[in-house]
Amino acid sequence: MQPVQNGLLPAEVDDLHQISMRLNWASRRHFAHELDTFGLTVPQFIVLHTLYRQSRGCSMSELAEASLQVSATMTGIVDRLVERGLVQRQRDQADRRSVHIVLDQAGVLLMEQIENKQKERIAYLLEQLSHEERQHMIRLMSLYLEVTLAETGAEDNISNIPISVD
Amino acid sequence: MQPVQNGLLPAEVDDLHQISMRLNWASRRHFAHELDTFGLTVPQFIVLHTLYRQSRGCSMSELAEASLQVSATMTGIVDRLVERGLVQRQRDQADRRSVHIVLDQAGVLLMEQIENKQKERIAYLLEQLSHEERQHMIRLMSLYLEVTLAETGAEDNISNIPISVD
DNA sequence: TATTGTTATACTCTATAACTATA
DNA sequence: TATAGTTATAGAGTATAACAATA
Repeated sequence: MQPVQNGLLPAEVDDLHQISMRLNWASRRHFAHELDTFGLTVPQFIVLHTLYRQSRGCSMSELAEASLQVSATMTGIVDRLVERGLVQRQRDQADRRSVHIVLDQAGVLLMEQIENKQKERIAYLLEQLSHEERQHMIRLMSLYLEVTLAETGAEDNISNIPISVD
Repeated sequence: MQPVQNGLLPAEVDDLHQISMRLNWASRRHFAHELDTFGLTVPQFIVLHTLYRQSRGCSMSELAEASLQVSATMTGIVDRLVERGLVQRQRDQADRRSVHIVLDQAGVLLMEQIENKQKERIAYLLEQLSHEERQHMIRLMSLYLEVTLAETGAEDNISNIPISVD
C-alpha cells in the first residue's frame, strides 16, 4: 500500500492488471462463441465489420492493416468469406495488381443482425449506469484503447481505416 | 439522439459498442505479440497464470474450467508447456484418473518476468488518471467483466478458480 | 455406469518465405 | 526494381467424437 507516483497505489495496479487480463480473455471467448452461432470466426467478423463501415470497400492491404494482420493471413480469411458468399473480390481496373473487396448483400444482412444483437448487450450494460458513469466509461475505455493501439504500433484501426485511395 | 430508457442514448450505445469491439481485438493482438517475445501463446499464458495464482496446482478439469476451454484442448496446451519444462504432470494417488498440474521452477521465474512487464504498462496507464478516476475505471471494468462472464455461463474464472478439492 | 483425461480428426488462424503478376 | 497479392508450409488452438483407465 505504498504510494508510488501521482498517488498511484500498487494495489490499484494489481487490480487493474488482474481485471484487464480476465476481461481480455473472457471477452475473447465470449465473442468467439457469440459469432459461432452465426457461423463466423472473430477474424472473419473483424473483416466484415471493417467493410460494413467502409461501404465503398477496401483493398487487401487496407484490410490487412485495419485488421492488424499480414496480407497472407488476410488471403485465407477472405477466401472463406467469398466461399460463403458474404464478400466479393473485384479486380481494380486502374492498378491490376490490386484487389478490391466489397460486402455482398448477404454480408450486409448478416452484419445488421449481428451488430443489433451486440448492441442489445451493450445497452443492457449501460442501463445499469448513470449518464455520468456512462460518459466516464466511454472515456476511460477509449483511453485504454489508445494506449493499447500506441503500443501495437497501429496509428489507426478497424473503425477508422487509414484510407489513402479516396 | 432519442432517449431510450434510464436516459440512455443510442449514441452512447454506438460508442461503447465500437470501442469495446476495437479494444477486444486490439488487446488480443497486442497481448499475443507481447507474449510471443517470451515464446508463449495467449492460451498457454492463461494456463500458467492460473497455476501461478494457485500455487498448489490444479487438475486438468479445473484448468479447463478456469480457462473456459474443453478438456481435449487443454491436453494439447499442457503438452507444449510440459515440453518446454514450464509445468509438470503428476498422477493423483487418491484418484488415479486425475492428473495434477504444477508450475515448474522455470515457469515461476518466467511468470514473474511477464507479470512485472505487464504491470509496468498498467501503471503507465493509471498514472495519467486521478485517484478517483482510477477507482472508477476499476469499478467499471469489473462490471463489464461480470456481465461478460455471466453471459459466458462461467460463475467464476481464471483469477478465482472454483476449487472444490481443497 | 459415470468420470477423468487422452487420442483422432478436421478446420481455422497465424507468420515466414517464395512466388506471380503488374507497375 | 518495387509493389500487391497469392501459394506453400509449419505450428498452434479449437471443438466433437471415440476411446482407455479408473472409480
